[in-house]
Amino acid sequence: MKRDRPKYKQIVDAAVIVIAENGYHQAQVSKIAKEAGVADGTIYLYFKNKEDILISVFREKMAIFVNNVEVILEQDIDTSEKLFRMIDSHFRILHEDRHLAIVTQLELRQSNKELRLRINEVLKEYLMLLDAILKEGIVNGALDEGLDIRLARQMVFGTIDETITSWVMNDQKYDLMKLSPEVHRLIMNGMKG
Amino acid sequence: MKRDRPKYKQIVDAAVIVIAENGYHQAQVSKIAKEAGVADGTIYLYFKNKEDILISVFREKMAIFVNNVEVILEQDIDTSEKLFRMIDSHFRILHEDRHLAIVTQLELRQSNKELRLRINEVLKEYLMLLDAILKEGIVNGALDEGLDIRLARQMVFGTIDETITSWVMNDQKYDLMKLSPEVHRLIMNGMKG
Amino acid sequence: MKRDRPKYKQIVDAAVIVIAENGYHQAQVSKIAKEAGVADGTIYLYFKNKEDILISVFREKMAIFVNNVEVILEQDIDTSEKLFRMIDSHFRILHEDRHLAIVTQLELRQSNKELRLRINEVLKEYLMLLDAILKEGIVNGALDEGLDIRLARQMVFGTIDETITSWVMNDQKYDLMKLSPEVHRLIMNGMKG
Amino acid sequence: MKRDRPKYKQIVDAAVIVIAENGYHQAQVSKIAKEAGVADGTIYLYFKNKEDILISVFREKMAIFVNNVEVILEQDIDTSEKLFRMIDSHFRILHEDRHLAIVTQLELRQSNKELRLRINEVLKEYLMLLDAILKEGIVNGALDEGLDIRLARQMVFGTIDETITSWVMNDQKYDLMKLSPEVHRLIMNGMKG
DNA sequence: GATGAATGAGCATTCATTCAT
DNA sequence: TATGAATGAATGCTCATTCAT
Repeated sequence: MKRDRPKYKQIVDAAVIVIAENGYHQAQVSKIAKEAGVADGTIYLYFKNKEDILISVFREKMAIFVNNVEVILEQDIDTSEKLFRMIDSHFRILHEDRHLAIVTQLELRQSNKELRLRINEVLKEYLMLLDAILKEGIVNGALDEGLDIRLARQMVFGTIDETITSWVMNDQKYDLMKLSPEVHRLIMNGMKG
Repeated sequence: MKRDRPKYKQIVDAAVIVIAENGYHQAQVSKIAKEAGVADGTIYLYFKNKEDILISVFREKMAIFVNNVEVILEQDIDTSEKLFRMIDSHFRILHEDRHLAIVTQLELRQSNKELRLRINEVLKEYLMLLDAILKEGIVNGALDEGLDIRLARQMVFGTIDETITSWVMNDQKYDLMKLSPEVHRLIMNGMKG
Repeated sequence: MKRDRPKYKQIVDAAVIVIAENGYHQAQVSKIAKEAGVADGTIYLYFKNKEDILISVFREKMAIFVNNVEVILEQDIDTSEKLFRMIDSHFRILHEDRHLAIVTQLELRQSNKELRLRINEVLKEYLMLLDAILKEGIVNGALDEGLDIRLARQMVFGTIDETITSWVMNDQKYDLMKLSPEVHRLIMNGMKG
Repeated sequence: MKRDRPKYKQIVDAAVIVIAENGYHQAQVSKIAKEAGVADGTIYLYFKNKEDILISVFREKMAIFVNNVEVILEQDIDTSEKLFRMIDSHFRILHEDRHLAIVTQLELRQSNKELRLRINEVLKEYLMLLDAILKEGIVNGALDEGLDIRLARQMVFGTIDETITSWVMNDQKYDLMKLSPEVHRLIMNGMKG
């Protein structure tokens, strides 16, 4: 499997660095190849085209978020705590990989509609786990019975996303991690049963 | 003043249509000129360059949002009602101009960092009016005294934005206007004093 | 006659200034119009097209050179002295109008082949007066009987021209007028009978 | 080194032909590429931009002149003979490559000031070799002791240049080579000690 | 005569992708 | 597998000229 060979990961990681440092529109395939230490042509042994690199970046990195939430979902804690850990985990991953934060919050959003639709498919898996937490909360009474799951999910994700984007746009100069409790409180209040 | 001459508005409106129908990267100046019914060169009598067209689109259209909220802010109604009308007005404008919805939620976000920074400056005026509503709410007790204004603003705007983007990405196939009450309720719960 | 109306001269003089200060390729018709204090369209009441302005610049200014040499030619002095006065007069005109020097030595030479051919036609009148001096010199024995007139003219004009161009390219920072005696001596030696 | 690869020379030679046949302002990069038998993009693997092609044309071709004079300078012949061979060599190169003659005498002079300054830098090397011959002549008494080197160089180069330009402008319809003895005689007379 | 808003043809350059080695 | 030289399509902007007023 191509994805298991070392150059695959090398290229994905190079792409994150190149995009973060040069911006989406200045992230040429040749720059990524150079950063990865391979020839331009080698990229095409591992990826179908440039779009495939970008989707792979998103998919590979999104897997980290998904894995974390899967663990959280199985833990024996209440819904509010699960949401807190999800928010906190989300913030932590981007807090610890600042290149990745720039790429997901600013750069990849400059991609064209088609690419963003494909990115959204990858994102869907993450949002379904969020839905699972919310549904669980409704069942066990932690969240408002009449809650519209889709809107609730949009509020949770929209708030998290907007908070991180603001932080990145302010050059990550304050401590993102410190915001999780208040973000959690705002969100919970909105949905509490 | 150039902005008052009829061709200025003609070109801005043409740009919205062309971008919505062809996508940001396929919105060539010549296409915009053709849609506006003027020669390519005429564009440059009214706009410094292509970026200037795009910023003008955003500024001209954002003015509609800003004007609405300015009116709402001065009305003799409580904070919760002001927020409801703001959300409802925001939804209505994009509900009634579907081209504009595509442009603001999907296409203009593909612009490069520099253009987005300039777009953000325009957006700031709108967000400051939102801040004014929130501050008023804290003073008159409608909102939680300890509310972090920046986070609250990010929740309100993030939720609105995410809701509209979802609607646009689903090809505007459900009724956006019907969502305002529930979005308002979610948001208010999160911030209620 | 158009050439006698004041705006004609205004536009020609404006062209010299604009070309000298902005360079040939940055001397747009609209800049010349502005410098002359007329509307763009007015230019076309006096000149057929842009090329016509440039040829007119050359023709009007060349007339000054031609008039001077015509006077010199009729004077009751020997050939060597006539050549000296011609060189000295040529140097003086450009020494006294530095804008014109830049325009004739550097800027107008960037024009296309066709324009330069037309400029050469204007120049021909001047070169024919030079030929007249040389022929007179051969007849009266001041110059070598076997002298090839065309080559001699090319040496005289080539040397004058190259000397002035060097001076302009060195930002006119030494005194051009002081060079006439030595230039005259070099040239005369070459042709002396 | 790029300059040693065959396509480099191919492109430079194609540029000479295209410029000579179409004129400086009609020498589009795509025409040069086509003449050279390469793709447009290939040009940019060998040259930074269009200006770089033009400078390279001048530099590569000027090298031929320089090499010839370097050989002449070292020969065991007197100053007058060295000057003759220089003039004759200069005439011969352009006599044998009529495209090149058009390019150097007419077309490249239409380039903008910046490009001409860079061309002049390349030319300087050639003029310094001419200076060397003149200095040698003064030392060994062949040339006038009081000769102003700068003026003398300007006369020699100005005369050669004007002679060739006249020949090119007359569509090269007479035999340039036959003029070298008389040009040499005129020049030598001017400077003889 | 004088104006100046409108016109529209024309071109250097980038970069994702291929394929011979 | 890996290379990297070669490809070629695609576009924002300028400015000489016109013509309705």
